[in-house]
This record gives sequence, C-alpha cells and structure tokens, in this order.
Amino acid sequence: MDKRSENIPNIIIRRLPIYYKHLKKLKNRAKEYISSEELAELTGFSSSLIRKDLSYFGNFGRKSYGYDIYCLLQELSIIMGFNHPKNLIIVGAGHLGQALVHNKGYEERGYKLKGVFDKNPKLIGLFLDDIKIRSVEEMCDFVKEEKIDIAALTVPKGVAQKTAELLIEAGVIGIWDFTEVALKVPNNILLEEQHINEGLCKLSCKINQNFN
Amino acid sequence: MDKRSENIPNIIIRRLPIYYKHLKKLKNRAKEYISSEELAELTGFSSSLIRKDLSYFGNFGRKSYGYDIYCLLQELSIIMGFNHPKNLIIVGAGHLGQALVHNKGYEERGYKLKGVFDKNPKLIGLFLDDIKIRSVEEMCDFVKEEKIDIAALTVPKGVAQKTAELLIEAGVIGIWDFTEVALKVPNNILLEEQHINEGLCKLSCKINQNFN
DNA sequence: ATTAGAAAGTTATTTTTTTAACAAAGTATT
DNA sequence: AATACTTTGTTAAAAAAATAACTTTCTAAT
Repeated sequence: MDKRSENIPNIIIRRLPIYYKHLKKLKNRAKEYISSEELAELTGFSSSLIRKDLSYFGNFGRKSYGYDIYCLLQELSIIMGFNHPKNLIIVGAGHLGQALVHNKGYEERGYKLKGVFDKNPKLIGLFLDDIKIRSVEEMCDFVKEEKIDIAALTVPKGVAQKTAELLIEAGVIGIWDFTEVALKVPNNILLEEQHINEGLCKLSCKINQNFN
Repeated sequence: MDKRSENIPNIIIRRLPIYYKHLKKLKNRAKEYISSEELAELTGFSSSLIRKDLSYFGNFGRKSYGYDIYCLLQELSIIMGFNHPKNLIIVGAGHLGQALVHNKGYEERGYKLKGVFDKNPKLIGLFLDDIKIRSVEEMCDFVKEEKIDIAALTVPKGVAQKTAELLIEAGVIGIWDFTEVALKVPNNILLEEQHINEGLCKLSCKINQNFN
C-alpha cells in the first residue's frame, strides 16, 4: 500500500465508505468498469473529487476505461483495513445493544463480535443468537484475555464515562459510542460517536430552514 | 430569528448539536456563563470557530462575561427548530426499529412518535410501550391522515428503496435512513443517513493507519 | 499506421473553512 | 473617574478542500 495512507485526511475517510457502498451495489452488473463520471452520478460527489480522492492512494484506474469495480472494492477494503482482524464487544444489552448484536456488517469489515455485557442479572446468561450475555464484572478480564480492540458502548448515560474509562484501562483502542454523552477519552483512543439524536437535530434544523 | 438562518452551511449545522450536547451537561452548574474558550475546551473546536459559528445567528454573548448557558441552549433550540412540532413514524419493527421506539430524544427536539409499522403478521398488533405496531398496508394512509413529516427507515435492504418511494409519495418530507442502502430520493426530500456500519469503517480505517 | 475519442491522473484556480489578530464594549478595581 | 482586564464580534490572513482545466495514456476505428 502507498505510504500516504499513514495520515489520511478525515474528509477523505468519510467518503471512502460511501464509495464502497455504491460500488458494492454494482458488483454483479454486466460492465465491469466504472468511470469517475458515473460514480459521481451515484454518489453526488464531483468526478474531479472522486479522481482526486482515489489518486491519493494510488493509480487504480485504467485510461479510457475507468476503474475496475471489483479491483476498486478490493483496494478500498485494504485502505479501510477490512483485512485486518479486529475483536469487538458490545457493552450494554438493552434494546440498542441487542439490535447491534444482530447487525450483519461485522465480518465483511474484519470485525469479530466476541461478547456482550450487561449489569442486569435478568439478562446475564441469556443468549442472543450464539452470543452469551455476560456480567460487566467479567468485562475487564475478558477485554484483556480476548484482546478486544473495539467496544460498542450502549450503556445508560450515567455510567457511560466510567465504563469507557474501564474499557480503556483494560486495553481497548477504540470506542464506538452510542450514548448521548460527550465522552472524554485520551487522544490515543479512537472515538467514533454514533449519536443518533444528532441525526434528528440535523433533520429538524433543515426542516426549520424551509419554514422561516 | 435572524434571516441568515435561511441557508445555514452544512458544516455549521453539523456542529450545532455538539454545542447543544455539551451545554446541556452544564445546565445546573454554579456559573451561569461560559466563555468561547471554555466551550472550546469541552468540544475540541477552537474558540474562534465557536464565536464565528454563533455570530452567524446573532449576538448571543455578553462582553467580558461570555454566553449565558441557559439562553444559548434556548437559542440553539430555536435555530435547530426544536420548537417546531414534527410527526415521526418508524418503518420496520425489527431489533433496530424497536430500539428506536425506546429512544428518549424525541420530545426535547420537537418530535412526536406517532406509529410503528411492519410487514410481519406476528408483530402487527403488538405494543411497544404505548405504541401499537401496525401493518405496512396502512402506512400510506396513516402518513396522510396523521401528517407525518419524518419516517425512520429500518426495513430490510431489499425493500428500502421501494418503501422510501411510498413514504415520499404519501407525503413525508424527510427520511431518517438506517438501511445500509444508497437511497435515491428527489432533492426536495431531506435524507439523513444513519448508517452505523460507516462508523465501523471509519474506526477500521483509523486503526489500520497505525499499523502500516 | 494514423487519428479521434475517452477517461485517468495531475496541476492550477477558485471557493470554503479555519485560524489569528484586532477593535469595541462592557466589567471590575483602584 | 480613570485604568486595566475580559471576552465578544468582526475583519484579515492562512489553510484546506473542491472544482475546473489540462496533459497524458490508452483504446478503437478507419
């Protein structure tokens, strides 16, 4: 891989999954090449921007043909590190935590769901698919023993910060945060905030613009 | 409200919920004012950027004091249109749809959850909290009768596009999309994509940067 | 073989966004 | 009342990002 992949601008990182998503839809169409112009049509980004983004990582295109869809998907997978195996746990087995257990996107992106944790004795010991709900008491040891990289956090707000600290202490390098709290984490820890109510805010804001 | 709120740059809209979130945490602290410098500390944005963002909407600050936390929250609510009532339905009562029913963020942002819809006969008629799961057959009429503004979409990928089209046809003005599909919608329709696997992509991408 | 066309990759330009600097206004202190 | 201090709101400068334009390379058709 190109050495430039060491410090990819965030603005480009945000677009990579979008390219990936659209290309996947085309995987088994007749034509095996796609031009930047066509991809622009699909994604809403300009063709110029797309060529520039991709050329940041290497020369994946073929002059007068475009990009081989299969190869480009392959390259994007590598850039996004899907081939690098990552262990995941879910902390908090409430409605959202349970929904996350059933998410189908892990394997394709190199994630292995290793465990689910909760404090509620009524939940501990139950199975969601083939994943057992364990007590949060076991969480830290589990993180160390199973070399967990990422923890999805779906606990109540009140315990979010404390739980995050325990997880970091135990060795996770990233937190996929679903609580509606502004977590404070050291800057060597990756924090991906998935605060769904922010989506509601944005929608509300935009609706409002049309009425004022 | 300031007339400039008619076309707020997206980049600012994205930061508003973040200011809001951090200010809410401070609501009942002793000091009732906060400086842009302090808010910068909390949010990670520069104080300069914060002052500029806020001044886009009006003069909310007080020289040598800072911003009144309560008033600023109030102003942000107005800018984001939380005072404007919006009707919401959830389409798809699977794990994620059910988790969304239990989300606590609606009221505060001006949303009223009016209904949940699914195709599965085993689910239809059941209650989640006090919300009845209805058949998707009834969906379009319901949207018209109840003047639904926003639909949260948590249906399987295969029916995502078709369902979106039905909803738009019936009159929703925004879709809060949780499917992992690249939906195509007319450009007068608001589309807020909440594709959780994009979060996984970003985390994976960033982990990968440290290992190459 | 030559020529026209297509589309990537690159460079230059423009636009947007962020940061830095500063002036204005208010506060507190002597 | 005068002075020093804060912190906003604004203006200027810098940096980043996006677009447009251009060059190169490859393909295909005559």
